[in-house]
Amino acid sequence: MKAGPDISRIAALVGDPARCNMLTALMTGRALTASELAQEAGITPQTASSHLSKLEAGGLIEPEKQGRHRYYRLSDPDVADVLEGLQGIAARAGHMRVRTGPKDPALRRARICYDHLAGDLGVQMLDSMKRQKLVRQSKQAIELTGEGRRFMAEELQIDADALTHPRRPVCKACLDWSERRHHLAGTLGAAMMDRFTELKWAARDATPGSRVVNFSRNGEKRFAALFGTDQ
Amino acid sequence: MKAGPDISRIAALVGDPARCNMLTALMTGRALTASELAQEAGITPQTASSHLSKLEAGGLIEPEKQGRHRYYRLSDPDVADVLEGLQGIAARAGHMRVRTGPKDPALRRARICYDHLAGDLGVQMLDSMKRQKLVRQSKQAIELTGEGRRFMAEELQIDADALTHPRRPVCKACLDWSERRHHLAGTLGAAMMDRFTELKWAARDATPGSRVVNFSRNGEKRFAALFGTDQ
DNA sequence: TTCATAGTTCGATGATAGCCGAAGCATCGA
DNA sequence: TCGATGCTTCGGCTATCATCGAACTATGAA
Repeated sequence: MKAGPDISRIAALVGDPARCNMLTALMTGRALTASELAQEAGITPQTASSHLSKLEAGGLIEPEKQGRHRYYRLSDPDVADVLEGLQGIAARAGHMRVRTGPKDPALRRARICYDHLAGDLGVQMLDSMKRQKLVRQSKQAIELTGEGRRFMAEELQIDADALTHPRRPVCKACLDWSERRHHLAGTLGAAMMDRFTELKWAARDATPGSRVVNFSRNGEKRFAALFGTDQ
Repeated sequence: MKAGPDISRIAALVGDPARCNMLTALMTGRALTASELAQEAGITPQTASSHLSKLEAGGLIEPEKQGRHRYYRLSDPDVADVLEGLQGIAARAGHMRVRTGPKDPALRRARICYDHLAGDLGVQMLDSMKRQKLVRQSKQAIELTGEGRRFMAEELQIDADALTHPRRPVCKACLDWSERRHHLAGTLGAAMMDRFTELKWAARDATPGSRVVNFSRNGEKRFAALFGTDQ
């Protein structure tokens, strides 16, 4: 029987409808939690967990632990390429399948992640801070630079020395829900979000349970001045 | 459950080890018969038949009927591309699988297909004949031109008019086993092979059951003069 | 015609694997 | 410290599907 379980094993992983739904949901590049993927595939969390470990063992997806969540993303662009190729063949052979549309745009723009800023603006902020050399990042570890301390004191009246906490880091990279990149968590991330609120640059949406963050017109301008894409 | 049987269905086809073995065997571009594919996959012909119809229904392979044989080939280069992509992922994730080596090179070079010449030289001969406008081909139908009739009479002492047969065409395109292209069958193909033998340009290998055709040094030269790649 | 070979169809069998309920960890928030 | 939430593990059920033996069709050879 030739012992040939290699490429077929990978293909079999994609061959299950539930797993395939998960993979196509990940094709946008976003990282999704196990529960979200379960819902996407229309199965219970138990079943999803089993599928996800198989996909991980097969090297198709990679996990990133984030508190009590577990984010999964495609492990490599090549995986997305193969999936697209399969879609091409499937489209030629049969009927096209339309994927689910984009989620609530306000959520993607700016929202609360625990106690800090996430979404498009959150990612943009961390990017800008790295460009301005306010922080140094290596993997998940982020460190405030001397320049960064000055910046926080002068621009946002935040005393970096007061941010140390027994069980929580000052800076932490947090995987973004809507983007596939990181935003800033930790006590600094929380303090900055607090300051934005105090300065009335931004406010959490009034709707109970909503995680949306609304920026005022002035707040948006000030925010862009500090962390705009051209900074 | 979302009703999503599209890309996963294609992937599931590749996901079965037996089918996967067949597909990888076809990745060389060669077309293979159902029995050969069964042997390649290590399964019985019944099982292979079932698999082949599924692969065909999925649009991954295409059949070409050839007498009592049924040749299968990959339906599109895209299919080979996806398979290669899967191999890449599989290679990264686990252990590489080494495929079976190339078959007997003498068989690929020149052999008997029923009663006419096949293999590299057979394909080359038909190509050359088309280039020299000795025959006209449209799909599987091949027709000898006036020029072709003269050529056969002068160069090979073959009377085309004597080749008509109640149940067999004079010219026929026959799918080559080792190449993926056609060579010349029909009564003309048989007559030409007979003439090559009579002229001692070529002879069937002495080994019983062997389909190899050996060309003499002189025969190879004369053959090349008539049907060489530069003709 | 008759026999042999290539391929298919049918039916029964058996193993794989997806699925969920229940229970168990781990982390967060108060 | 306690409850809530996200996720995993375990056990049993069920459906799917690959597999092969047997019988059938079609083509080629004698």
